[in-house]
Amino acid sequence: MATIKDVARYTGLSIATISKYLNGGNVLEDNRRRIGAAIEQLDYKVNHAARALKTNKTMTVGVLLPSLYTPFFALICADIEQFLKAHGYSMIVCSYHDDPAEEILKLRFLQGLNIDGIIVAPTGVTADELTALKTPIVLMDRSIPGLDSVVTDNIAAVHDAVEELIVHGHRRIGMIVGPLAVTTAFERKLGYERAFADYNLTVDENLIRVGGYDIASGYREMLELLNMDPPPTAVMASSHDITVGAIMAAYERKLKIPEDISFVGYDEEQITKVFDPPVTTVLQPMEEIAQSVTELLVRRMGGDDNGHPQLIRLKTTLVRHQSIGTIG
Amino acid sequence: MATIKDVARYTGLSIATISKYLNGGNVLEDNRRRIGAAIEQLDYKVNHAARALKTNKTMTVGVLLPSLYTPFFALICADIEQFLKAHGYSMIVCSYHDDPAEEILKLRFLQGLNIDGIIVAPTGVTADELTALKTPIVLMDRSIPGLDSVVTDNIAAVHDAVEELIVHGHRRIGMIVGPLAVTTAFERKLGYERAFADYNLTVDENLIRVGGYDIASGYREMLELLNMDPPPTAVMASSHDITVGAIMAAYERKLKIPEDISFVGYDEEQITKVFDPPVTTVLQPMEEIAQSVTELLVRRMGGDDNGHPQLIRLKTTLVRHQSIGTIG
DNA sequence: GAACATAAGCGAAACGTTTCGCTTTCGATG
DNA sequence: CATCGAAAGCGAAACGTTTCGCTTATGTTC
Repeated sequence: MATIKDVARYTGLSIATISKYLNGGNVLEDNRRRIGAAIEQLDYKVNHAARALKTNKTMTVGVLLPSLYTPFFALICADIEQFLKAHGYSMIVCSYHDDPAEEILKLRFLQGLNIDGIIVAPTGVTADELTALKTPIVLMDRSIPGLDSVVTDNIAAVHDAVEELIVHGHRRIGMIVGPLAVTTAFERKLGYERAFADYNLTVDENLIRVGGYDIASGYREMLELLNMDPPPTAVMASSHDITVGAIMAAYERKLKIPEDISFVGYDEEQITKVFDPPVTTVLQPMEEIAQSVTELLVRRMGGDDNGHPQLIRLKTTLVRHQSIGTIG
Repeated sequence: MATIKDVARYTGLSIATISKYLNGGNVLEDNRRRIGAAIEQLDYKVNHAARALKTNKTMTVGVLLPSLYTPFFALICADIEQFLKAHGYSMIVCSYHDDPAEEILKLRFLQGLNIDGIIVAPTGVTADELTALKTPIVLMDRSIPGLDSVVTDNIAAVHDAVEELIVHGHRRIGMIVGPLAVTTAFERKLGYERAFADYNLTVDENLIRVGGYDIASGYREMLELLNMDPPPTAVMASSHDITVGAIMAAYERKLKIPEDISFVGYDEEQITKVFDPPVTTVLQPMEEIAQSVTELLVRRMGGDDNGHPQLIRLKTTLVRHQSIGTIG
């Protein structure tokens, strides 16, 4: 493998000049060409380890997700990779398999890798544990007070979706949420309750079904809702997988949307686009989340730390289709 | 940040001894304890860049996927991470967004990162382009002659599933496959045809629907099949997303499985488990794929290259449930 | 108790960069 | 033509490890 020394020898220039060239310094046009040719000729590639050793920067960030098997995170992960690459960073991905015990272990593992920063969607880790890592960290999707976070406005998201159902005359509105210990699920439940409060309606707690964030939960809880007497006239699902499971349950019961039941999904572009008519859905701005997280982290890694943790709350979109029927 | 030098000073031992300790060499029990304590005390962490510079190994492998948004790859990716970690390797994940033009660029990018090896699920890249990278590479899911690959036996997988349908009396069997340019899709189509040939049945080409590997394709092609006159009595889907789309189409048409139509899915544990009755499914051994790929690559990175590229073909499982009805 | 084998520890060089402070080159200016 | 300043280039040290070849300590054996 050719080194900078070989390029220097080949061009007759010094190592320092080659380094200058590599890092965008001033080099005579003539030499610039010769260095370029030499690099081409020798197939020289920068040795990142040596550079990292000198600069004390690995140009790598760790991304820790609850699960790679969740479409929301998988997609966001792909976006983050793009944005990081644009800033010259590589990305090491880990998942903690929705296990808080593994979460902190993986964080320590990442930190031990001498990476420059961490992006994490936390579940059980505390602010103290995170600051103890002494590494720039930006939280994603879920916030912890005192730390940089990028989240979506879950309360407003669900509030607006439920409001949409209310103004269409619905009063018995089923809601399927994830585990309340996760802040996103808790906030989404809150959004539901706020919408009801805004319209002076009382919440029937039986209509709020708490389960996991997975397809099976969506399916199961949807069936529970449909088994009620009377069943809800509309149902709001609060995650991608819950949406998929709930729709499957509805179809299995041979219920037509929106004729037999109204429905609002979450984070589901692909599948619902396929339906005729498509399903009204809350859409989180995944690319924007990825971008915000990346830019914020890049700033922090660049040393821009004013001591004020930033909380970026992004707006969701309610994509209206024809899955909401009108009552009364 | 404490260095090995600090640990040496703290313990009164030499740098060389600390290094020996770190790499598992022989050190007096007493010193071993003192070094451990010093490391703890000083919060010493190995500097991977320095180590990589000396050893010429980054202990990192690149994983390049067609897409992170495909459950099959996302799941396998999570497994690979586990296995690599067990061998002391980290993983850098990239996706080429199903774009062959980006594929080779990402490969070069990965190689430029001085990683020790690459795992890739290729689409358009050639054997020459890959060997030109001069980096140990193992292919996953899709094989290229002359290169190490780990794939599943797609032909047998579909053959056996279709055979199952045939012995249940089905003759008009719909088949939804992905883009035939991808070897997996091509092989799955072949498996279908072989099953028919084995039973001296002629294939109705109209029943083989070629589309994308995505949910929308599954949905669309399923509707096409259902619109035929007469429609097939059974349908075989050949990927996870195709399965999801096809089932949605069936439910939308209010068809009950298996009473109205028999169905075999692919790679779908989660969703089909949710149904009552669950759907018969071809299951690829994802964890085993991840393990084989990792072990093979680790061997190659360890220098075990006998010049004979290895093709590992893993068996799929047909998970039988009650989604197949009997005809006649 | 001498001789020896083995275990444990050590010093120093080397890995491929970046960067500091210095020297050389060269054209412009008075 | 002498002087000057900016631009370009250079030499060498340093980053934190691993490892080679060596010395010293520790038992063991006759």
